[in-house]
Amino acid sequence: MTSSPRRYGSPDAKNRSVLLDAAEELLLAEGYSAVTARRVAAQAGLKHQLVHYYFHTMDDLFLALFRRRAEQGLEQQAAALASDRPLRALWTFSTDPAGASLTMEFMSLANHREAIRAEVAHYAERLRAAQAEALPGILQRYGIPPETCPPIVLVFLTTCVARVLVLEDRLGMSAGHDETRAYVEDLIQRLEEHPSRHD
Amino acid sequence: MTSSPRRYGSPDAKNRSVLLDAAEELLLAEGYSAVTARRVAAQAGLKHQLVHYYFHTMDDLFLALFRRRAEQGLEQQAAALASDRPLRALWTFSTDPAGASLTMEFMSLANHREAIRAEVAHYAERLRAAQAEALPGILQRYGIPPETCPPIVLVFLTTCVARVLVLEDRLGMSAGHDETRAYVEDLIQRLEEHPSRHD
DNA sequence: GTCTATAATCAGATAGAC
DNA sequence: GTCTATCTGATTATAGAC
Repeated sequence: MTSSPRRYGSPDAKNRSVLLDAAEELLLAEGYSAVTARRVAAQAGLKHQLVHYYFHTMDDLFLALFRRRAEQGLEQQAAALASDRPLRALWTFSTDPAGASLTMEFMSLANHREAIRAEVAHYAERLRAAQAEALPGILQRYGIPPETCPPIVLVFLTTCVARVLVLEDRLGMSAGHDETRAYVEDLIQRLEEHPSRHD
Repeated sequence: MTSSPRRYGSPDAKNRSVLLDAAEELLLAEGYSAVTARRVAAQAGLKHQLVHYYFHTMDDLFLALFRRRAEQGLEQQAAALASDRPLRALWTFSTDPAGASLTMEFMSLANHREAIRAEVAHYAERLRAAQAEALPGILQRYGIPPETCPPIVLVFLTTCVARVLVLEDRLGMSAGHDETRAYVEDLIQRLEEHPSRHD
C-alpha cells in the first residue's frame, strides 16, 4: 500500500562520478541541449535509468556537475591570486578554454532553468568577490595608484574579455582577438616584469 | 506517382511575420529551448503545422528570425556611428537589453546548431568591422592619439562589457555592474563634452 | 547496484483534405 | 492558406524484478 519508497544512489558511488564525467564531456562538446539522461548514460557506457538513480532529476545532475566544477574553479583562482605573478596567473585561469566554455554553457542554462540560475549567480559572485578582495593589494604592490581605475571595474573588464574571447573563438570569430590578447598580455608583462615603470 | 511536391508559404505572407514575432518573444522570455514549432504557433494563436509551412525546418525559422534582427542591428549601429555623439549612441545601442539578450541567445544557439553558427559569426564580424572602420575617425575628432589603445581593441572591449553586463543582469548578478557602468559613462561624457581635455 | 519494462509527454515533419 | 490526421522518434521519470 505505502507508495514505493524510491531509492537513490549514494553520493560517493563510483558510477556517479562516471556519469558526471560523461555529462561534462557532452556539455563541452555539444552544449547543454545534448545533455540528456540517455546520451549521458550512453557516453558513460551505462543504462539511462542509472542517471535517475543517482540524480533524481536532470536539474539535479546539472547542479551536481556545476558544484563540482565550481569548487575546483574557486580553488584554482585562489591559487592564482596567491601566486607570485597573480595577474598572469589570473589571466591564464580566466582564458582557459574548457573552463570559460563550461561557464558560458552554464550561464545559458541558467537563463531558462530556475534551479540553476541561483547557483550559477552565487558562484560567479563569489569568484568576483575573491578577485575584488585580492586585486587592490596586487595593484598596490605594482605601484599602481588606485585612482587609475577602480579595482572592481578592472576585475569585471578582465572577466568580460576572457569570456567573450573564448565564446567567440568557439564560433569561429576572430576580429580583434589577436590584438586584444596582445594588448592585455603586453599590459600584464609590463606590470609584472617592471613593477616600478608603468605609464 | 511523382512524390508530393511539398508547398511552402510565400516570404511576405502576414502570418509569417506573426510567427516570427511570436518566436522572438519566446526566445527572449524563455530561451531558445522554448522555441519549438508548437509553442511558437501557440504564442501566435495558430496551428503548429503552419510553422513548417512557412519555414521548412526549425533551423530555417531561426535563420529567418536572426536575419531580420541582424538587418535592424546593422542599420541601428550605422545610425549610431553617424550621429553627433557616436560613442554615447554606440554604448546605448550596445547595452540595449533586448538586443544584447537576443544576440547572446543566438550565440548559444550557434554553439550547437551548425546552420546558425556561420550566420551569427558573419553578422558579428560585420558589426565589428563597421565599428572598427568608424572608430579611428571618431577618436581623432576627439583628439585622442591612436597610440593609447588600438581602436579594434577598444571596439572589442566595449562589445564585451556591454554583452556581459546584460547577460549577468538577466541572471540577477550585480557585482561591479554599477561601478563599471559609471566608469564607462563617465569616460564617454568626458570625451564627448570636452573633446579637447582628456588625461 | 543494475536491470527490464513501461508510462506519459513532447518534439519535428509530412500528407492530403478543404 | 489553413486545417485534421498521422508518423516517427526522442525525452523524463517511475515501478519492480534480479
